[in-house]
Amino acid sequence: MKKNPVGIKDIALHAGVSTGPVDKVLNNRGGVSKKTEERILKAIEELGYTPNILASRLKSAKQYSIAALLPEATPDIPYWKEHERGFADAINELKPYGFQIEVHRFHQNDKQAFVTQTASILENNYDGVFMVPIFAAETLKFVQRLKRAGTPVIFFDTQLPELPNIPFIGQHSFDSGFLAGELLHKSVSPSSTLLIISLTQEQDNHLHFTSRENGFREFFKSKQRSIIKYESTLANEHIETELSGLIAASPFVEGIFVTNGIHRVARVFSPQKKHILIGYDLIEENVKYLTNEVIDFLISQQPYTQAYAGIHLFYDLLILKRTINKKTYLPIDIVMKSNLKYYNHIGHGGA
Amino acid sequence: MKKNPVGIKDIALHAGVSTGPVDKVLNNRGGVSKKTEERILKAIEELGYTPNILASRLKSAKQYSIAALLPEATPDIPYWKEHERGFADAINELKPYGFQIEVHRFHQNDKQAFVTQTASILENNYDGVFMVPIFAAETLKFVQRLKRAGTPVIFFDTQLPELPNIPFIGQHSFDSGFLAGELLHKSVSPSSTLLIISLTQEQDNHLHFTSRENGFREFFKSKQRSIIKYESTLANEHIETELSGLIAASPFVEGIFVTNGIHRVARVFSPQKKHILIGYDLIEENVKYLTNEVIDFLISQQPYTQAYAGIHLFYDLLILKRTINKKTYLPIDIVMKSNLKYYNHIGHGGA
DNA sequence: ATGAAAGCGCTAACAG
DNA sequence: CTGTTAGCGCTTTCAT
Repeated sequence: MKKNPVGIKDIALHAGVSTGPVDKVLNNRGGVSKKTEERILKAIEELGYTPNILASRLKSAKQYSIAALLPEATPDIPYWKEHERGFADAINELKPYGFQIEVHRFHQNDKQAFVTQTASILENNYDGVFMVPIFAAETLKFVQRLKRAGTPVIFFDTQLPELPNIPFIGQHSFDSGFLAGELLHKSVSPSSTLLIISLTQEQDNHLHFTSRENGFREFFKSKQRSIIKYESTLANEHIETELSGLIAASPFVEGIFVTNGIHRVARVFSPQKKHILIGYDLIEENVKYLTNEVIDFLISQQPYTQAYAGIHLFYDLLILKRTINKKTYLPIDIVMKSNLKYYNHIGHGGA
Repeated sequence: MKKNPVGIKDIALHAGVSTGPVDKVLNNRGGVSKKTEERILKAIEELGYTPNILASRLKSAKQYSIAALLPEATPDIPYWKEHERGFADAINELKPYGFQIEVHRFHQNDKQAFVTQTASILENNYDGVFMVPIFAAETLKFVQRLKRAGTPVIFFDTQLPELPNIPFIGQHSFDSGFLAGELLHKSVSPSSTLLIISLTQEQDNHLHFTSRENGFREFFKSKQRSIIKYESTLANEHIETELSGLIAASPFVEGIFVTNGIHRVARVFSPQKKHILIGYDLIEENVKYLTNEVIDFLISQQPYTQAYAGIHLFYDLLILKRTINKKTYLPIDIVMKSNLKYYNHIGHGGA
């Protein structure tokens, strides 16, 4: 009682050839005449062959090395630290299949560093590239070269409108903003005012924040609400003063949606909390304010899961030879003080 | 460049024996003299052997069959349908490792059927049992017999206080109630009253519901709130009348926490919605009311993930020979109309 | 372009 | 009780 009754030998027999050419056909290695290739293909079809990946890997012991390209984690942006654990866990889980990952980092503001890293990746001929497409033009060029080399690419965290057909894994920003809208709507009194705050820094990913805000506004399209928007690229002291003034002048504001950098907002509101605050990401400082009850809700972009699931996508692609779905949107989880422990520093799902 | 440099042959060589006894020692098959066993163990230690599960499976092609024991899905309790997909997906993903699952169902109220199923499972000598321990005494007996037979058991969905050492996968009921408390607290005005509703049926799992309620109440321990509790085991017409009366008499109630069967409550409130409703499970009827905006929040017990992660636990246990963690509590996700699509009929996490 | 054959690391049957 | 050995299904080298 064999597990997989029809093997490479069976189809070789059926096609009247030996296993050599069959393997070549199965793996597109070339060097097989048209005629025999056809016969082999037909035999595969007729006998319903499914490869045994165990045997395949046992013999070949090939290592799949994939390159990850993402921003450096800085004190400002510790968010990018979280992916590392997702990579490690996935690699470890897939250990028998010989995955390796090499992480290439660049400073989020440093276009040149990004280019340097892409060049280095190109040189090393990886089996796959898993990247955050921060710089549009440079990414375009990079992806083009990778395509020529036949190297598959998956984007994560951030999408690139210019390249809509590259598979993506991450959060649906618009939907997350819409959800924040619903949540805030339910948390404040009906006639109160809402405040949107966007504190962006130099090279921040504006597409994300804009989508979030658009989603948020979309939710209120059919509702009665006053909405104030405050945005700034300035340093903390300025913001503190301005925000304090704004709040003093806006007594009806009950809820605040922060599309980015909520810890800087929380700092201002920390002394006396009177508003419902919702923002993004389970970075340490945010978590502190969530625990303090200064922040009420956090939406996680699930960096761990992005990384973990990304590697699994490469498994699907490279080992199982599946074509992968274009877009993988992770669930938009609402994290509060009470369920924080289930999300913080923990991979998602039990698997 | 071999993947795993030290193999069974190396340690055989090192121990001055052949691979036969080594294999026996590695798999506790017995029939090895104390002396050689020691030498082998020492060699394993010294060389740092890690087994190659690919080669192992390639040769043995052993099928692992695990029995699932859970209630029947009925029109009343469609919840139990969801697990099936989780089983299927996990089995499929683990295909190379030869997992099979046989699902045994019993009616939630039918203790005799439960016993019959346990007997049938005992006869068939499965490699593992994945069960919902609904009937305490009968489960106790069953688990005892399984232990004698050396068959590992994992509980899911429901824990059994009498058997605290059996691994468990599911939701932390108390915490979920606590979370519901925080959510409701944030959604209603400070001085409003809260209503807890518990509509239990004959053989429902009261432990669950009690824990949820306890968690909910715990949240309000240090808060100022009036709380009303309504419970009933009666049929719908009675409930409708009683609830309507109760609500009419309680104008300060703004939030309602339903520990079980929220669709029956939603039905009553459907004509005119004035309260914030929070309850459990993404079953079809609940989802309908969530979409309608009659229900505001649903907490999912993640039946899909329970099943999926459960099978993976057996993989850890049987294939990787890991000892598994005692308790696996799934994240407590808050589902609203806006993020429903990320949870409904979809497994959790991207993996 | 094709066939034959030697293993990958482990299991299990069998001989000693 | 221990050693030998024939494969599991596939990849890959080497002749042909």
